[in-house]
Amino acid sequence: MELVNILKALSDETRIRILNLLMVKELCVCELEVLLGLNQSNASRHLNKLSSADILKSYKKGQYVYYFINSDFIKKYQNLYETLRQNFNNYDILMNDKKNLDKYILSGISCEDLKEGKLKF
Amino acid sequence: MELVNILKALSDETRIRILNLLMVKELCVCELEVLLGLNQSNASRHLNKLSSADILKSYKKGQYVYYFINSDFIKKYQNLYETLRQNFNNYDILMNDKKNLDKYILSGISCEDLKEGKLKF
DNA sequence: TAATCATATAATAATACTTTTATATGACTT
DNA sequence: AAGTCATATAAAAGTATTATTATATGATTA
Repeated sequence: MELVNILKALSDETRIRILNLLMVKELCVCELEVLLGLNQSNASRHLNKLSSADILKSYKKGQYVYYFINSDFIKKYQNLYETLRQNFNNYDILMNDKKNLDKYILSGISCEDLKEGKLKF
Repeated sequence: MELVNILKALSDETRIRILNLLMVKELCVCELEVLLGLNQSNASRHLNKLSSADILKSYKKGQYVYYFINSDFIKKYQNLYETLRQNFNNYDILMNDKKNLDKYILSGISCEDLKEGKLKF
């Protein structure tokens, strides 16, 4: 049942945190690593799980891989998507992740700088 | 994260099938066993999982335990609940389960009769 | 009271999922 | 071309989930 696959893919705090950030803006793996404090392998694996459920898509830009929310998913599961988005506001950790993302965006620094710890959270 | 617990509880086809039927009407364990073709232990375990996530509640009536959807859950996760309910219409297996439930309700037979196979699906 | 029935749960086995560490790949930099 | 970097994936270990079988409990019935 497709619905069950989607619910399964969403049933993990790390993946919810990823989705929460991607609702703001597409991000590459290494940005998510730093913003969420994940190691490289885990970040990649969780992104793969979300992609396998067709919740995310990705494209390559040089050596970076950018992940973003699949617009077909948003269309097909519009209500679920909006429901989740609203519910996300109830969790401090998600709000805080978003604050950090905003900080990163406003700083104007690059992905490489971020990785070198030029911004602290 | 409470949301993750709820999504986890919902990430299983059997539990979705249970929820689908309970959206129509409260049912006891043995009714669910027959209607969904579950063995006793599994039925009980899945119901326990949904109850632990506060999605279901139950009460005892004689030797039967009736499960029903927790109205607090419906209130708190109104959008999610409605979203799921709508989505359930997309799955033949869920529609079929409902048809069988209707047949059982209309037959007017009892829970005991059901278990003795007086209705076939 | 003994037997039966509905349900829950313990114990085990079987699967599935997650994390970690190490390695591979392909792109960019020098 | 050699080195470095971002990402993916393989392998192993750890953890969680599910199914199965057997047993326990508490209620009903004979």
